[in-house]
Amino acid sequence: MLTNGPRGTKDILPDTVSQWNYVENKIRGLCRLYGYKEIRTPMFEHTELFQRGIGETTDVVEKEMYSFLDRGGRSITLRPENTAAAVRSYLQNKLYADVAIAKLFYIGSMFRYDRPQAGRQREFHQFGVEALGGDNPAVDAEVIMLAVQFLQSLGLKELQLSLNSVGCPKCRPVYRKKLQEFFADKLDGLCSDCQSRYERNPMRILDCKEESCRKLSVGAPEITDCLCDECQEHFAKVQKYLLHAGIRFELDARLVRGLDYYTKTAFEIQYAPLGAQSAIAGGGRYDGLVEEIGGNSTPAVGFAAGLERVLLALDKQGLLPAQDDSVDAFVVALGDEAQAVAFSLLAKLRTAGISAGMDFTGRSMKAQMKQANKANARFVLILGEDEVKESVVTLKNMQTSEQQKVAIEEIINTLCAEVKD
RNA sequence: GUGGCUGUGGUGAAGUGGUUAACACCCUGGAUUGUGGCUCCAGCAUGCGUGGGUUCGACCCCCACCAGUCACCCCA
Repeated sequence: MLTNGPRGTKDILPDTVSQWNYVENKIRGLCRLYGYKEIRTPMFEHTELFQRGIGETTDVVEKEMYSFLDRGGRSITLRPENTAAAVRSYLQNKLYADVAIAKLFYIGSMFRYDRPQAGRQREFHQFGVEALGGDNPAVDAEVIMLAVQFLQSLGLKELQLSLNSVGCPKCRPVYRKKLQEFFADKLDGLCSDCQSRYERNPMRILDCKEESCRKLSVGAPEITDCLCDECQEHFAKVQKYLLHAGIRFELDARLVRGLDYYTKTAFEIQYAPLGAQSAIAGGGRYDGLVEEIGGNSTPAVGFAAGLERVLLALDKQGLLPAQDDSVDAFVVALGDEAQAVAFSLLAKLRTAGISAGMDFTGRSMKAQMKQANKANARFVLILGEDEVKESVVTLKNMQTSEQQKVAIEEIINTLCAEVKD
């Protein structure tokens, strides 16, 4: 149907835009505090960037990308996330030349061909942060703190921060092998999904919700027991920094991020009341990504938060600010002559910084008054034939219903004074 | 991609195989032809997601599709 937007998309209507602005303003303020600079990358990139960056075998790349050939025969993909694109931009624009650690943030639409449900859309919005060029665990901690403070500053409670380390190219293969050994004799009992995971990504078996798989995975080796010295030390320091900062977290050895590029630190923030789509933010370290995309080996950390989910959570908690949609003044005019005078008055009001409106449909005075009331006008300026003759305006205070006549050349000053207090 | 539930006007919704599709809100107009918020009155779906089918006849039955929703999956 012509009058239906594509599946999984949502219009953000005037009455909710203020909520988005509220959240986005919080984001910009917070990022300024932390020294992260906004970056805006294109909504689409070469398909290959995501294939290489996110990983060929991930669900996102395998079945969720909006890809198409453009008229020049290039394969283009609507960005399903922004990390790979931020890294591409970092390399293309040589942002590494400016500072030791490039600290970037973004807000924007992402696209994933998924089945829509509560908190999941095909076009959705993320706020994310990337710190490129720092291998210090303090950077991990800073990024996590930013994510936590973002949600807390909006007033959200009942947040749960889960933390894990997924190792690095040195220790992950060791762990992988151990896991496969552990599950080798249990394969028959695993669900079909997990049987294929056994070869491709055995760590995901730990994540399975199937009762039988959960039972079988009890006692499985944990990644944190297999970390190499470097990863171990890094992980310990991240925890230490968080503890020092008073950030509460839970270690979750089963936390596995969905995208291939993660190394070492992985974290996720959940807001349980959201139900099935309770992950509000997630991220971690991705030391291999920059090199994968063609740059020099560069350590990096980041996270992304789903703004629809943040809004959903805020709404659930009644934390969304009411929008102020009042107008300072509404001009009511009766008759053609008055209309003309009213219109020029309207212009003067606005020039003076007084928000003002009037009716353009030639309705009765009663109707115009109703309209003024609905528009939440603080004052109504009435211009009828009498007023025009006398060069005055009837000024009515809608709160108190008091009204007085004011000379037309005085009206701006009078209103300015009134509106200020 | 899989499964459950749902789909009536701008909104929330009632409804029965058979003439005019309740009710409420919103909106519009009116109640001494220059005054809002309260009250009263009136108007506001030739159509019941779309397309087929069953039937003498379907909004109510069947099928498909589309959409919404919840869950799986995955993730933000």
